Amino acid sequence: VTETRSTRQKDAILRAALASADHPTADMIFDSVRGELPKISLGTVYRNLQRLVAEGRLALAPVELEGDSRARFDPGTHPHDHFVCQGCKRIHDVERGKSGVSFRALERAGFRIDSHSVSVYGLCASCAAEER
Amino acid sequence: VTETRSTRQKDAILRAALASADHPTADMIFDSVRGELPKISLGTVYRNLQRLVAEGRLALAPVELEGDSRARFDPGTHPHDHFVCQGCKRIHDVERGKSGVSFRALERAGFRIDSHSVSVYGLCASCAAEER
DNA sequence: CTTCTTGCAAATTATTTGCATACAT
DNA sequence: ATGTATGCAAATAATTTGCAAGAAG
Repeated sequence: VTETRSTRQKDAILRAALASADHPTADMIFDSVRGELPKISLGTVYRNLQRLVAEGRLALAPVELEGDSRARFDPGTHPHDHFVCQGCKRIHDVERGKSGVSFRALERAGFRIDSHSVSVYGLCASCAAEER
Repeated sequence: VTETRSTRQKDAILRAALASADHPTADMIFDSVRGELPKISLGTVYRNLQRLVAEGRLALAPVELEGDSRARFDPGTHPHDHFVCQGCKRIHDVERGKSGVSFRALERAGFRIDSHSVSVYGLCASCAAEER
């Protein structure tokens, strides 16, 4: 995790990502940073977002809004889950208890759950066997 | 769910998707169908995959392989989850029991679990309230 | 000073679309 | 016959990259 250099652009991008209530896309961050740095380019935003993710300061939100394939950046880097509202298209963070996500708690909070999906990451049996 | 017309191309695409052990991308399906229909175009593959998903004959797998943002198509249209192997990059289907995914069962089967994420879809409290 | 980063523009990648022709019903 | 689907090529969208000039350590 070798840190990259700190620049005005990189700092502003991280601040914008942390400040956004939502889970912004690269171009949303581009727009919100242009006020402060009018000459910043979209390429710089993409490069710094990549670096910030590599450095563990931001995460990529593993969600896909239907018909919108842009990457979403997430200020929360601890393990947590997501609720995607199909009405307002907002992505809400969902904290995890000892026994995982509480669907009951979501419903009690007024969220209407239509479906969910779980993605598990790791090594399958044959790849785990090869790992010495 | 209004059915679209059946064509040689559409049928071959569905057959290829159902036959693939994996969760193929559009261009993988394109390649596997070219043997049978050498003149088929990639546009036709994309159009038919869209139709097949709309008709409920295929699903979009809600997974993202790091550094590969291509859409993955899934022959299984019932609710199920996914295991993404970070070694061989294969996506395995994970069936769901009464109480959700069994992480224990995965581990017993030799899968090494590094992380997981849950995405919940529905309406948030304020959107649910608006729904009359 | 030296190396990393920026801005700009051009390049890539994944996917979509317009249009004339071919095929399914 | 009629309307929808196809193949082809060009268009779009999201993201990446090469390079000369500028800023960071």
